[in-house]
Amino acid sequence: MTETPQTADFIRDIIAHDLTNGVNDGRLQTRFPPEPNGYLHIGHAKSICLNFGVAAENPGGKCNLRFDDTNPEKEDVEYVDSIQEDVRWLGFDWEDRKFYASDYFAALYRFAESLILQGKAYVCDLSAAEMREYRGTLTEPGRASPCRDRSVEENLDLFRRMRAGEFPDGARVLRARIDMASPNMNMRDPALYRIRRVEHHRTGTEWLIYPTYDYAHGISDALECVTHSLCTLEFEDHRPLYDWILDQLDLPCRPRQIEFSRLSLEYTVMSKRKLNALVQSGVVSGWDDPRMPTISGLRRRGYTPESIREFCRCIGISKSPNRVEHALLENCLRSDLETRSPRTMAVLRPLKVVIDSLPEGYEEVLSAPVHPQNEAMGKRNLYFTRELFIEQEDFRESAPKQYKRLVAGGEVRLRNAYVIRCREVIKDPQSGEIVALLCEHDPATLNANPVGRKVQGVIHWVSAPRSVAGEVRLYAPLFTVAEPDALKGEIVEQVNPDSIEILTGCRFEPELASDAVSLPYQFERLGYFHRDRESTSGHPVFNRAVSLRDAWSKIEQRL
RNA sequence: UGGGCCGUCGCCAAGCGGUAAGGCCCCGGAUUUUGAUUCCGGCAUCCCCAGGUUCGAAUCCUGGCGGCCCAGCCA
Repeated sequence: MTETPQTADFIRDIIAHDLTNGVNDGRLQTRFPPEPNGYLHIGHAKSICLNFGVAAENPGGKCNLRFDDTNPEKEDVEYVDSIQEDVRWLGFDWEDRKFYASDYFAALYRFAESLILQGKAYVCDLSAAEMREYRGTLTEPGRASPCRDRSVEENLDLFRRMRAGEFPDGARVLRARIDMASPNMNMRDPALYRIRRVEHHRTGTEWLIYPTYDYAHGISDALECVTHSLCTLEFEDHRPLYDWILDQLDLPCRPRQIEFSRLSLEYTVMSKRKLNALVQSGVVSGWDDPRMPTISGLRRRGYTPESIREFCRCIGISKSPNRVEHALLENCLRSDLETRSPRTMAVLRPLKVVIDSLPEGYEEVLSAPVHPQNEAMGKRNLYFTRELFIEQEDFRESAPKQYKRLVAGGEVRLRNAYVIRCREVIKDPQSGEIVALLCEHDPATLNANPVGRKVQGVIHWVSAPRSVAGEVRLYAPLFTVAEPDALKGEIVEQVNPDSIEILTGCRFEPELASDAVSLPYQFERLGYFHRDRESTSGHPVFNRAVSLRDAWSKIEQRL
């Protein structure tokens, strides 16, 4: 797909302005700073596309990957691995600039001592509950901790002993000494370091104290000489603290934090806490369940990196609250796949058709384009045999005139093959269920229109003996309401029970048994389907990434 | 309620004092061996509301209204 250049947004405007004015010596350095405590989702893709995108658009621009691993309790290498895989898969490259906040633990510690020496930080003995009490409320100022005026010497001694492991977890914290009466809660002497006897996935047991996000983030940015530190709106209130910390310290660079609104998507949730709950409870099969808004879920579903990048381009960057329609995401996938996805035919719910104008064992090899608008993609063979399968919903004994498919006594075109006429409907004498259709074909209609009449319907089909059986998984949104975040109660109990439908006994063209096409196929007239990782050559399994646009369903609803 | 932020078509989103871009959705119509694609055409006299400034305002000012975020030793 040809990628449309990104249009301007307020962040790109600021960056362009800074660049032309020589701010930060005209350098552009961004960073994507995930916490390795979960898998990346489409909201992260927005941030990745922004940070890596803006760096790529400007000569000399660079974007670092930095793991914000300051809270070992929740973090794990499983996540650092998956994050790298996902960023790479999306098409971005951090080259040799992979960093960890934990790379800076020693430096962070020294800066903390520097803050203490300046009288800008103190060790506080208040418990978490007491601290909350002392903090005040939105409308009342907080009160000073009894430890607020400790001497520099005592603070330094205590802080060193915190590091040395002399105090139990949670016994004391290091706090910034700012303003307990600030209307901004973040400025009421925020915690900088806490004691946690937890093994860190990278530093092991070396550290017993860990820096908080507020303390570590700005310094990490400065140490990497980040120029523009882009984050989401909920950090807006933290910016004064971000700036305060940088102002107190002697750092090589001065980054600037700019906030934009996070993505929310209809019919899904984006918080890692909720996604984690879905995974842990088993209502989804894992982080890569095709219903999940995770990068790995979208990938397994059949979304392409190109389509996700295009989606991120379309939604733009702003500060307004938003909830993007699912249709936009689907449109991005469809328009990517429309031009380059190989075509094939698959029958999801087979109905047997016997062409009794043909002799037993008849087989004719027909040729069909892999892509009707792109000859360069080549041809494939179709096997026209006496027994075929068509889609159950493509036949009706009687139907309104708008119905263009096969009806009893009527004609329809088999795609890439002949026009057939249904002569007789065979039913199970017991249940009355239709078991087969007896049809005749018109030999003059291969690559030619019938003479003297118009046949307007075209349906897909597959040879009975020359097709392979397999499974298809159809998906619907994980939640039935557009805004599941507003739902009360356990998120796990709100999941749409019909969000997955497994169809067995589907029939595919023979090549689908086992080939290694990486792009999803278009199952003609049905949608785009991607081979699942559970698929085997004996048992192909396909996920429907997205259906084709369906005008008929709208017409039918109006009837 | 203190502070921060946001409010332009059903959904995103341009616009930065000169008379409402674009995409998605939706609705017509043409082409079509995918009811797909493609192609044409339609879709905000109006920018949360009310005043004001100005020859002229979505853009500036004032006052309202509505929404989101913050009281973790999470990020």
